[in-house]
Amino acid sequence: MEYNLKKIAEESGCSISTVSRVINGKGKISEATKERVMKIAREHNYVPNQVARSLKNSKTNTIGIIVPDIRDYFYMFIKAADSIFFEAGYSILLADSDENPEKEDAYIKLMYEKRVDGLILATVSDHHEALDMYFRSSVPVIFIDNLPNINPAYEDCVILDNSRASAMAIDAFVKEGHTDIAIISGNERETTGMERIQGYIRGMEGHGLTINPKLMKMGNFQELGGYNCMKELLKNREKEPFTAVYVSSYKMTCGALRAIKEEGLKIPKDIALIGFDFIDNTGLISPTITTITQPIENIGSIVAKRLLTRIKTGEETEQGEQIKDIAQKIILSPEILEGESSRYVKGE
Amino acid sequence: MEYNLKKIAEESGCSISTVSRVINGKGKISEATKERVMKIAREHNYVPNQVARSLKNSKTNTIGIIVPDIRDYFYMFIKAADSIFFEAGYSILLADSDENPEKEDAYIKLMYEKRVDGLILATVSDHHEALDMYFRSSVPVIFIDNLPNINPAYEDCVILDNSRASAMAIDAFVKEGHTDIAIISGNERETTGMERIQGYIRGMEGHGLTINPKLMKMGNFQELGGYNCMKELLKNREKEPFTAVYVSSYKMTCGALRAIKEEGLKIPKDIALIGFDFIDNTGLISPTITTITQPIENIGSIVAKRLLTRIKTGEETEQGEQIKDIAQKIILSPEILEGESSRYVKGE
DNA sequence: GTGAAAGCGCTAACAC
DNA sequence: GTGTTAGCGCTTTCAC
Repeated sequence: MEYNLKKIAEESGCSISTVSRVINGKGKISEATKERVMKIAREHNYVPNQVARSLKNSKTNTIGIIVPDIRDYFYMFIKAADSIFFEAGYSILLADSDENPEKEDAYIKLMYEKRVDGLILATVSDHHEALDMYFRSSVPVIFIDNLPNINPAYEDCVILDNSRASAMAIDAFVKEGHTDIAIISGNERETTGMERIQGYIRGMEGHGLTINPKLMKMGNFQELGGYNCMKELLKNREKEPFTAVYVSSYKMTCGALRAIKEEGLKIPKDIALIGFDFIDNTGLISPTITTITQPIENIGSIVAKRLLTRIKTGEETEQGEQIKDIAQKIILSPEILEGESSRYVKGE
Repeated sequence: MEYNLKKIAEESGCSISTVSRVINGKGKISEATKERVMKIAREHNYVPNQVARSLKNSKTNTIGIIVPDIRDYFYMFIKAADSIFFEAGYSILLADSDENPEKEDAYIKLMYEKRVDGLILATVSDHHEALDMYFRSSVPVIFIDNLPNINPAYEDCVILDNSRASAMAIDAFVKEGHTDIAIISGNERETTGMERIQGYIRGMEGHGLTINPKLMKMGNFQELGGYNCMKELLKNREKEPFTAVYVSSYKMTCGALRAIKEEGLKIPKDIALIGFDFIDNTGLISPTITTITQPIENIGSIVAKRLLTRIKTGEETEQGEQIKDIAQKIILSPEILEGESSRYVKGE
């Protein structure tokens, strides 16, 4: 049914390799045979089989991307990366791990079995044996968002300066006159969570402010976590007063806002807030929300380019023993979009 | 470097086929050899090569998905589909065509070359020769969002009842007392655009309202299109008055809202508005925006299930001559989320 | 229970 | 310029 090189060869009366050369435009072929072959190929709608090519070349021209949740902002990352990869002739095998370490693990294995030429991983896990197969055979892996706890030789990543992100939020609050600043942060097990907490502490200390552990709530980066943490902070507000809260992820920001609204409190009059990755496309949200943002599209294109470089280098060195010298951490600066929500409003 | 069946066979002293059987758990194998083989496989971190399997089996366990823009709401579609496909052992080859017909075309070909087992396509194009290769070899293709102009035998799709969507918007406006209702619609060349216009006309006529062509603006589904159309409507407002506008896509809704805000007009007092797929996760937008929505997560899981069925059927029939009888259009109902933006406010 | 052999569709080294 | 051949890693039929 499907035409292949062999059939074209038979029909055109030349050998398979000649047909292959014509199709790929390689080597010297007489115009006559070239045309004859092309004509037959066209007539029978020949389409090269990349699976066979991949097997032969040990190269699939496919990049694996695994993210915990395609929503929020990762899709912007993927879009930027896709555009680079398309130019370079690569396509994307995408997986949404659903914040589930087991699922993530399964995808890591699956993508290796499918022989992706490289992997981009935003992990939610703290055990990463499955990655060993990549490291062993030097299939490049680049981490985004979270940097897992692995052999530093493989710490190739493009991540945000999370500590700085938090410090920027604290700075903005302090500039307004806030001194009692709460934080709703994510899971400490993930580097994104831990670093954002560290940045908070450092930021507070940098301004000579005392840190009240009761004002530090650990969410799980989910909407509900943000909501619950905010509720708790508000409940204890008499005992542990605060005028401002920094919420360190998008989903948690949504949750926190919901909790505040539910309590009938006004931003920034009753509580000032700085969110994370909270971009308002509509311009309709009032008050405008001050937010830390990561340059996610940049991250997408930087990761994509970096991965392509790694792939090319690997091909050139043939023996990939030198990965150690190649791994590099690329750390990008966050930005802050100042809005009305972080203002300090005096009086009750 | 990489271990394969052959090496395991050599090391274990049995044949390649035996090793294959052990790895796949097929056929009768003595416990002794089974354990011997498994031990060696484990020791050397054997990972089966799916590329080779795919070549042999003519099946990649991969589904192609092409969307014009992963943003907006398609990512929700992908998430829902991914979850179904994962269960079934399929992974997703994702492409963002960037609203670009040429790029879309390239991806359609590429995915065929990579031998995806099925394709989900949200097309922006009006020529679809590239799809012929799928139809010829009966690789199932399911359309979402837009239904292209093709042989009805291949019109397999899961789409929104776009006409009904518009009619629902008109109904909501009329119920409030609006009679001068403008529409900002998308490209007429795409079925989504055309049907939403038809629904508007039908809806207006159904209420005995006269249709003023000057109040019908054609955007291109983009933010800027929505913005420009809204600007134009507002400019001619003296000559062609209207109290309400229905904007028939998410991005155009954003643009229209921006234009209204820029002119310093109030919703719904100066202009009432109904948007499309305009979901406010934050609950912070005021006034709340009335919007038509499509059940995009449903679409994702329905398409995925449907595609898996098509794939299975194709495998069973072996000869795919019966596709005609299989193609089916699944048309889903839109919903309307009523907010404040569509109210009728009397007086100037 | 196990092995030999053919073949999926392609590329590339080597011959002529 | 063109053909022959081996082989990528796997599955599966057919023998024994």
